[in-house]
Amino acid sequence: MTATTEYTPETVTPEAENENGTETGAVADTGGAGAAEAASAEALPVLHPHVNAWFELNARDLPWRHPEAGPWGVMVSEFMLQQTPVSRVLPVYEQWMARWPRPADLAAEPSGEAVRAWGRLGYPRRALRLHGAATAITERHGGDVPREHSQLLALPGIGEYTAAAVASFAYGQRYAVLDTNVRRVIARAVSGTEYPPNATTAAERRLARALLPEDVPTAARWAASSMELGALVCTSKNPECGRCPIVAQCAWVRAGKPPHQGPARRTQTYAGTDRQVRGRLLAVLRDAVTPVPQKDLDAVWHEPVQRARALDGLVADGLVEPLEGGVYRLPRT
DNA sequence: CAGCCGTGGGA
DNA sequence: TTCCCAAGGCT
Repeated sequence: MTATTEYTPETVTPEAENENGTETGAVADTGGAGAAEAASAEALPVLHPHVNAWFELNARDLPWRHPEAGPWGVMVSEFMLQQTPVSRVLPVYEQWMARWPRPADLAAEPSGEAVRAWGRLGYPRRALRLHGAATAITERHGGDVPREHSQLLALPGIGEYTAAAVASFAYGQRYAVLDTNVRRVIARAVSGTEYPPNATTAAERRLARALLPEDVPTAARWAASSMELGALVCTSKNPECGRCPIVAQCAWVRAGKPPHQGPARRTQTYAGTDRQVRGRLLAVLRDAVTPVPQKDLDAVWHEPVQRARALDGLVADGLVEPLEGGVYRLPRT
């Protein structure tokens, strides 16, 4: 099947009481320096026609891009995809949506069930936040994922990126969606560097806004297509520039692909950290049907101080509920 | 704002 | 085997 028709943003109100064409994007203008911004925006390459055309032919057929996924499906996928590869999200997403097809379905269950269903996706606090977001949506938004960027941003687990992504992917609005893929594409194609800065900068936000096509549907398509380009072609390690639709305009290629200079990105150690201990503890609790005795948790890590600290942390985060008598379980709240 | 928060697959 | 990293958010 062609990918073309699969990425049609759901339009809850097709007539769209005019979604306010003046929306500028998720990125707040930091104010000032208007002249400098205008000047820098003039020389920008026009990338979206090429990338959007490439997307028509190369977009992956992902379930959250199907119309039936709806805003809730888009939102669930965005939570799961935070720092997690598509291949690992797919099966969990399918089970999740089958079990909780609407936000209210998830909100009706204890948060611990969300943590359990999250499985081994990692960063289980995301499951807690998704449950919290579903609860807020049920209580404050009548059970429908809000379409306003500001209202999305107010939900737990939704930051600048996810708010823009849901607004754009689910509702077809015009927002700069600045994830790690898009940041890399912009860094190379426009800035001529191999990698973007470690932390998102005001300059990047400015660039992303300037690259956003005026036409709303085209802008929504660009948000998805530029992200897909970064995920499939303009990858971090071995970019396939021979397949890139904008190789002719790429500043980094033009400069001879200079290697990244400057401080290396922080390598996150894992072995021996609290995170690893937390992961082991939670794995035991996820797989348990009944409350788990302390001794079963003690078995996962040799060092008692770190073990206790990790468990305390899980309790503090609301991922684990301590009961009387030194037994633990996933939260029932 | 730098550090923390999981996991498993590929190079 | 070791290293890198994959659609961030929160404090």
